[in-house]
Amino acid sequence: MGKENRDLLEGNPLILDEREKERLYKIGATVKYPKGQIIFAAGEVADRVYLIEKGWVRIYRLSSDGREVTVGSIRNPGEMMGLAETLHHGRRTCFAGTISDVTLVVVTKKDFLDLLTEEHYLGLKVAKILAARMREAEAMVHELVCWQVPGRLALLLLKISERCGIPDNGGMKIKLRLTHEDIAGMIGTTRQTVTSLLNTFRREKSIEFQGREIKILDPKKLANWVV
Amino acid sequence: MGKENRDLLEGNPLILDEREKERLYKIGATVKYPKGQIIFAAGEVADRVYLIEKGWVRIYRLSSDGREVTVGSIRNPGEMMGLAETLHHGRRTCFAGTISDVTLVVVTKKDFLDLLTEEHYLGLKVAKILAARMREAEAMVHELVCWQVPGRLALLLLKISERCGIPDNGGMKIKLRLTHEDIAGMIGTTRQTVTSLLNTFRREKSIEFQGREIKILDPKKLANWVV
DNA sequence: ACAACATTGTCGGCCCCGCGACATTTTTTT
DNA sequence: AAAAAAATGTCGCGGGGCCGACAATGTTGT
Repeated sequence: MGKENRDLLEGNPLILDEREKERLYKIGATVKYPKGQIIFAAGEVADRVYLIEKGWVRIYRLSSDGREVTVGSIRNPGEMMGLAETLHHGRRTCFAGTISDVTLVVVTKKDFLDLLTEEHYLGLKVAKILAARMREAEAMVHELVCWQVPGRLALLLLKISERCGIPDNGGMKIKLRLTHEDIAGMIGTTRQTVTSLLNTFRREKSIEFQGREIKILDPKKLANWVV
Repeated sequence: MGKENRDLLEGNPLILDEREKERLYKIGATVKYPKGQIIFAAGEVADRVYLIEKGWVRIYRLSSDGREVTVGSIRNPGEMMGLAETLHHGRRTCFAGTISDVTLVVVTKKDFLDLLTEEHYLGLKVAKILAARMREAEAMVHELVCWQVPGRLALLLLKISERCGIPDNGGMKIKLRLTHEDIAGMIGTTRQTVTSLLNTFRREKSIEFQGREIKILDPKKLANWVV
């Protein structure tokens, strides 16, 4: 919690501050999506960017055999999305889908570029956001190449709980109701393997299930899997 | 060749144009590195950015067991490097090493940020560069997750030849003298597997060895491995 | 409340590919 | 030119985890 606040106050580059959000509110439109909805799809023209006000969004691609592969991380409230493709070429290469009810501020490409031109420091901010995500993506590549499935799963749980877990007596609860299939798509494995590994983690009491939510009980024990 | 020129002329977002380079020449220092040198290392303070004038640079991380994992792609002449970490936090998370003799323009962080403030449109350019690389990194994640080793290797060869191959009667020649170990680190596999697969590709005549350089003879046949 | 569907749990076979081992060839060093 | 080091070629073993199958449980729609 301490950490969360620090990040927010000291300019976590992934999250916009109030002043920055203010600018987007003014030129954007607020839209709500229910859980399980697609916000944009691969192939569409990338003519708008989004600020997530509430809820979580998953960025994924479709593989040739129809699996959904989460290539970016999950995007949290306060983060922007659709940046890279809107700045770059014309079309989306990935999908964005809601994994909870979501409230978004939608800004058209034109308005957004105008804003960048006008408010110079925002251009740098956007560059910083993308820079931070670059590192994340590179770290992801590194993990996929170097680690086995158990390590990747353990790390995913740790990362998610750090990002959007909430303290809950003696543990961090992950309120996202991800299916095992979702998780498999994030770490490059199969649903069955996720099921079985989660149960292994549960048996050694590093995590606990509460309904479909996962609670991290013992981050250190979990981190031992990350070899 | 046609494509290369198009990209250069029509603003390939990865490569700076002459005007942009001009600005960097003015405020930077030109430095030469021989092949096999480390330009920066993980842990160092990220207080400068680089423009590659000549030669190729590999961006990689070290895994816990000492393997070098190429997480970014290989950086070509005309591209910048060291951007993400310099913009973001203080320290490098990866290494940059030359894979040929290289000439660089080195610009300090301060001078670079000043330039961004001064020349507004460059901020957007940097954002676009990072945006393009984001997509590349995401594509990489997608490939690692979805494809088998043969597909990843075939795709790597195709991508490299597109980027820095030169036509050579009836094929594209890749002038980078990469070892099989280097290649293994780029696609997340082992040296032995690379050796054996390259020979498979050679036997089916989709590639050919010339010394340690590889020539792509039949891109289509190669692309068949990408399932 | 019941059906229809989605998600989770579990097992076994199988195969890709990581890994060690070693020979051979190429490159670098002195 | 000889010696040392690096890179390549090849083989076989073994295991991690993919895949199909099916049962059990949970969730959604009407």
